[in-house]
Amino acid sequence: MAIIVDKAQKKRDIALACKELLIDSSINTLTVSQIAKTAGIGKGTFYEYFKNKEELIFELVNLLMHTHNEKKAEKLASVTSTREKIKVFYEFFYSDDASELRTLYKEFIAISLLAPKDEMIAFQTECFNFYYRWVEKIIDEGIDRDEILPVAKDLIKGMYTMGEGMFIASLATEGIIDLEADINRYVDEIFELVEKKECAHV
Amino acid sequence: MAIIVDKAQKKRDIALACKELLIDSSINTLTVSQIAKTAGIGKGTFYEYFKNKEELIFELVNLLMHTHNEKKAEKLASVTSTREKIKVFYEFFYSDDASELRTLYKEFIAISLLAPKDEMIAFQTECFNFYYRWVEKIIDEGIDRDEILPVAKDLIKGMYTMGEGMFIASLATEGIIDLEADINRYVDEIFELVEKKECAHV
DNA sequence: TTTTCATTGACCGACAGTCAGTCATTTTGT
DNA sequence: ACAAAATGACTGACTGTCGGTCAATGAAAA
Repeated sequence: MAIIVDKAQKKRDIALACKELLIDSSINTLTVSQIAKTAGIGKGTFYEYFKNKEELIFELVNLLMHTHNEKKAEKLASVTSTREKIKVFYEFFYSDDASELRTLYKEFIAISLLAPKDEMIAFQTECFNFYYRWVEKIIDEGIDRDEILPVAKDLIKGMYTMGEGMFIASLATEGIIDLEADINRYVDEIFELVEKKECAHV
Repeated sequence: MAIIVDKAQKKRDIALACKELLIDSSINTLTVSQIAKTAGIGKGTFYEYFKNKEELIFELVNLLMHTHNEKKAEKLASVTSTREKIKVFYEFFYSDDASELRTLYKEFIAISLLAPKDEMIAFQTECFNFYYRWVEKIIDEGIDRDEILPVAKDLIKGMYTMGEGMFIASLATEGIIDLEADINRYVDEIFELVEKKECAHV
């Protein structure tokens, strides 16, 4: 027959080859020719593997997120209190480890808002559910261990989305200077309220 | 001499003339020719008033937000409890009244993330601070009136950004079906924790 | 007072430049 | 010999610019 390439693998390779380029400059200032050249392929070839530029971000975020999740799971296992676990969870938004993924994720969100494609919405939904369930599990375990009050369950969705909201705000405004501090202050305050302890209220 | 037009006013007029068009289709699917035709001006004229398409969204969001804020202030005055005031505050994210502004605001966020311009960041920062202080004032008054616990102050930033986060999540994922319900559940739960009352904890 | 005309800002669309995406052709490995 | 894979020239569409036109105005001339 002829050459058979592993399409999925090559797609990953192309995406990875462009990683630095995509991190360094915004997708809408890059041209497909530039991208193809960086990946060492012809422009036409690029279109054999990707529908458009945007799909490249999609692929890369997808790829890096898997690695990120593995690291997160490890780190999460090394921490015991529910409060600390939740904090580890939010590290994505400020840790140096995740800065590359974060940069790309930002672009991905913007693209998803501007030109929502079914695949992207599906992926974002998958991520949302995945992380949401993760937080839910952490909270449930905290409740089971009598560490925190059951009411914490109703706060999960709000707490979870707070992270994304603060992240966006820190990018699009100058209202959030120290994301890490702001997130942690919030988490600490919430846990002061939901952790079981002698009643300190009036 | 010659005709002197009120540049700022004409800019507003052009923006307003394109309102429906911009609400109906995403900015990146529209062409400047289309926009100019809709506003009843030549393409060249468009560029006399706007640097590019994106600035049109900026102008329109700016415009509609002022109206929105006035309505919000009115509505806020008609409500007494701190909890209700905060809820009114979040209505922007789901009320029918604000749906047009919301649609444009979404585009505006996406543009801000994708190609941040100083003016846009400045505007977003202004908005952030304006609304943040508003919420802060509501909370402070609640504390002064002994309605809620002082710890609520440390929750403000997180609470505030939660709104934006949940809004984005509702747009980019299918994880948030009923934004109104989810926001209100969160607010209710937070207020159960911070409102002064007989201690219900263990 | 009326007419003429120079000046200027507003307006415009043709045009140049750029780029996304296509496709006919060539290359490659079996 | 063959078919998948790779390619870059090409095309159509779009953005932003620029040179030119037009209409309003006031001042000078009649």
